[in-house]
Amino acid sequence: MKIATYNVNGISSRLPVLLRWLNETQPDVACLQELKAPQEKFPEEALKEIGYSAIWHGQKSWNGVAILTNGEPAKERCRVLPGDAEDEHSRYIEAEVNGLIIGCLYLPNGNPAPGPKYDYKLSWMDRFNAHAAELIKGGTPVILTGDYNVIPTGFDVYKPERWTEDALFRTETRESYERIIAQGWTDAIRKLHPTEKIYTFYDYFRNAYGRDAGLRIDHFLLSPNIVDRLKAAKVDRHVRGWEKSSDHCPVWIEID
DNA sequence: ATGCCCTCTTTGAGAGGA
Repeated sequence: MKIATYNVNGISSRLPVLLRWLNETQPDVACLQELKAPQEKFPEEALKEIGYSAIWHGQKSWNGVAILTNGEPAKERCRVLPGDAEDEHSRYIEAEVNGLIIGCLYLPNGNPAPGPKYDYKLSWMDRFNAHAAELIKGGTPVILTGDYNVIPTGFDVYKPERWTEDALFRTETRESYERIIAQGWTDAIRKLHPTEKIYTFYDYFRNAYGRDAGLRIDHFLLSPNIVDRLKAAKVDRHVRGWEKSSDHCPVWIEID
């Protein structure tokens, strides 16, 4: 089973690229982030025409997440991250697919840091940590994937010294991410490619893609009981070079 | 240090992204 994640940066503007990528790579499941569209503007029919069902949680202007499946719709478990009834951002949707729990997340950016946006990021991460711990306890195999907006190590960014004060790379951000990992989660890309330079995001500025000046911020975390089934983990880097591309690359894994 | 580019929106210039 092939499971992908793709921060589309606006599903309306991205629809041609999204359809081309789905047709060419045929993931069984695709988790999308940054729909930037209200619930009723989601292109359900266009996706259905190429064989994909969807569950999604839209929001006007910002955020928005979806889980696409090739065939039957995913069985939704929740569409908000538990832990804060006041939080209105559409940043998390979770479903059961083929006996797996799949969580699709768009973790807050958090810049500028420090400040209220950074505080929101850290509190969101605390809630995410708590939810991840519950999922591991539940015993069902889990995949948590999406745009984490976290650069895990200096090896995951083209020039780490430029990013030390950025919300994606600050010490507190990395420490919070490390606390999730310490629960027993496995970073699928690094498990299979421990020493390879791999990026999933390239800024639109300064020809970042052409210079390979990227960040690795889109991740797959696997619960302990599914790690042995991991067969492949890759970035569709070339998609970033397409006309009208998102600033993120699709990333995918293959599970037995 | 800042803008760069791209997306969204009360279609303007501003906010947000990372």
